[in-house]
Amino acid sequence: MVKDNLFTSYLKKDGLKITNQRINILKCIKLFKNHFNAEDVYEYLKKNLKEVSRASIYRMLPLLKKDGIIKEVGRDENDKIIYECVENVPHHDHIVCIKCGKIIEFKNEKIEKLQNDICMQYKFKLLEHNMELKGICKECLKREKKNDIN
Amino acid sequence: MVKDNLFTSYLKKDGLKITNQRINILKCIKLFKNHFNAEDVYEYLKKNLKEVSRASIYRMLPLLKKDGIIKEVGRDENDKIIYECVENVPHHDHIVCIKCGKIIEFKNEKIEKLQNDICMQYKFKLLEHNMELKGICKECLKREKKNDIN
DNA sequence: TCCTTAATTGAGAATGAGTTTCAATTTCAA
DNA sequence: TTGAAATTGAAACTCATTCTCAATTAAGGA
Ligand SMILES: [Mn+2]
Ligand SMILES: [Mn+2]
Ligand SMILES: [Zn+2]
Ligand SMILES: [Zn+2]
Repeated sequence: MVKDNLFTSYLKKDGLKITNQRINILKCIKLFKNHFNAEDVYEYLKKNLKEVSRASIYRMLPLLKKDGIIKEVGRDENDKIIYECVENVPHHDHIVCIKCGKIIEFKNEKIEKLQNDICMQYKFKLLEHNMELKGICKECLKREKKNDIN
Repeated sequence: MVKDNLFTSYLKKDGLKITNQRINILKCIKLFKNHFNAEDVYEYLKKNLKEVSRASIYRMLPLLKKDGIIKEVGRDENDKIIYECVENVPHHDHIVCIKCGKIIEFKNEKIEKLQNDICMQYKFKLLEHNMELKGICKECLKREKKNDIN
């Protein structure tokens, strides 16, 4: 029923059946430039493409993660899992504001190099890493100062 | 009712009242050498000290985190928040083997310095960080090679 | 194209970690 | 000792995620 296209290769690779739901979820995720959660996918599909059940979305996201198409970034303030599409996106790490949830992306080659060096010392084969710097962003610091005029 | 002791300073620092429940939770956490979750605290207290309600434990852990006595390490397989006591424990990061689960602790001052530099650039107030290097440990690599004699 | 079958879907129920409520209890400063 | 204010705990609640299962659908072979 569904024609082969750019997206089906991910599904076939895992021996998954090509369904409209899965294609729509894949399309949706590729459109997100920023971080997203399961509900974001649900809302986007509801508004813009055919509706897909939450169950199918929650089933699909771990599969996409296993295939390296998306990556778990952390949790938002409502404890929802935050994902990001990492296909064709260069690796980067995150600075996260604990006040407003804002995420700054950065990459530092020196740190990446040091990480490799450390693992070499332990004869450890480094496959991936997560680095999250948590604190308070510029804007929230400014707001805090204003409110501190008690 | 409760005599001042080693533990009360944490509570007083935050203007919290010194209750037996809080003292018991503090005592318990200091006994854990490894990672723990809220349920571990509940079970330990139930068996070894006076029982404390889950509500009080769930209320206490974020306070202890805010005071830098414990640290959120991640989530376990049941999605429970994993903590570790970081008082009198020098900061370190983790190398985690995805095969056997082994954890190597390390600290690299150069990386710590670079992390600070990066946050300064963004005028971001760095409060804490998590860095986890994931891959395969020396021993597991050795075992894999042996088994690869197919 | 038509069948067969196993995978997939989705509505709704269930799960479970963590939070909140509120009456009873406790702390602690005065 | 007293009393205002904080704390406690049982139970209800929240809500992200998972599960159930009957109905639907993909896909390969006839
Ligand atoms: Mn990112
Ligand atoms: Mn550690
Ligand atoms: Zn912020
Ligand atoms: Zn290992």
